[in-house]
Amino acid sequence: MMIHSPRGVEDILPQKVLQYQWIEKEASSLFSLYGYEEIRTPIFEKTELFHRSVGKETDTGKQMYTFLDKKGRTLSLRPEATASIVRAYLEHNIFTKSREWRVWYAGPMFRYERPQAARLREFRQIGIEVIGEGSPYLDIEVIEMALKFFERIQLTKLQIQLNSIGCKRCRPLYEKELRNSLKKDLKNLCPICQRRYQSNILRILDCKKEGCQSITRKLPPVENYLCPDCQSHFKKVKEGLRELHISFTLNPYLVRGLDYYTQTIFEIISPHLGAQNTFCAGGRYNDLVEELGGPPVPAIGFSIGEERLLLALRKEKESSLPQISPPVYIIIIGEENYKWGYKIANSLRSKKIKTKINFSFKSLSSQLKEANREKVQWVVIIGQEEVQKKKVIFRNMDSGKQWEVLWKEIDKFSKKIGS
RNA sequence: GUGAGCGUAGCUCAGCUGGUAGAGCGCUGGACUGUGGAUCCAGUCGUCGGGGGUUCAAGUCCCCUCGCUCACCCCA
Repeated sequence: MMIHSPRGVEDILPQKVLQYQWIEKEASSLFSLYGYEEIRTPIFEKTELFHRSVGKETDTGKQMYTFLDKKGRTLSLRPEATASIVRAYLEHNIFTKSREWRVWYAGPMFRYERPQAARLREFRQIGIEVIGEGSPYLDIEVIEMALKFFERIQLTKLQIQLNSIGCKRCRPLYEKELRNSLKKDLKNLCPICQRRYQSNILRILDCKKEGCQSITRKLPPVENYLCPDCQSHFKKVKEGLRELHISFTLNPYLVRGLDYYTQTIFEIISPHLGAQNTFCAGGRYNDLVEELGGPPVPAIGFSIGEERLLLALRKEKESSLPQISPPVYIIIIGEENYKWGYKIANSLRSKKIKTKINFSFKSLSSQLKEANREKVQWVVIIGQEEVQKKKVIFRNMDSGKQWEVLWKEIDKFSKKIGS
């Protein structure tokens, strides 16, 4: 029986590797313009770290790949990067060296979930975190930077959903209000929401079921319950975005899944993605650093699902994604001439021209067929006659035109190929 | 974790109410022995996802299992 890759994980074949490299490179160059440096944290951490950050009872907490190492330590593959980055921030005492820390990352994350469209067990995220600054103007800059990134890679169809879920002072008041208002309608909510009423009451707000929505739409929005600080923070964020002509949708029912969020939260969604339409999400987490044993400093971040982003990009404009460029293809007729092919290949490579030799020594016809199948543009033909006359044939596969080129003039001719 | 749909050739799929597998594309070769893509000809193509059961007979019916896909839950 053939061994298959495990469920929910997949190979990224060369054509797609190129696409991942491209978006990561674009992210790197843009984020560095905003003062972010790259950080690389471990793929696994002590399970406890995620329990304390993501929340033990959230599904993300339950969906971790957790295992024991040989010494019996409980470790988990990271389900997201924020916890690791805060851990690193504290472990290296960054707060004693600088007031604000800006980092970006890209890499694989793992969650044990049932795979579906745009959702895998191993998936990649690109993200940023800023620790140490609580200004609403930073929130604006962070959102603006995310949009600039999507603009750079030419993703145009997207929508920003924005909300504020308050802080540890005002959110409990709102949750209490929800609990009171929903009490009488509890039996009319779907079974899942009845469970949420106990576990995570905010999540009832973004239930997709009609029945639940007709009840929740009558509830007062969070905004009414924000404390003065959170209210003024949110107001500045909204005004700042408008000043930058960034259009966003205020969504009072937007709630994030991870426990640690406070104040500003946002999601960016794409119409191309089906049920899993959020490809970028983030927000403030002003209490997390302190909860993980550090000083009470605010923070903000977002992350982008690379698979989802690429999926949306492919739907939108496949042609704007980078393609593998075909090599110049060297066909040698007759095994005895192989060393001349080798010599010519290396002289092209020294000019930075990608070159591949066909070592099959099959008939010219079948080697041309192979070249055609690989969609190459230029073929070099070397046979007995060429070796004797110290020349080669360059054949353009699109036009069918051929040039006889002397060996000493190959460098000159190679400029034609480069263009 | 829940639900639905689907697993037949390398790929896309056909195979009616059971009678021991087919098409197109691809691939290889030839027509064209040093010139690819078009056309024609020939050839290659299968443990019918796996296991068990019913039956004289199972790709087809039943059960189990694995996998894929989508949705729910949740999330990037």
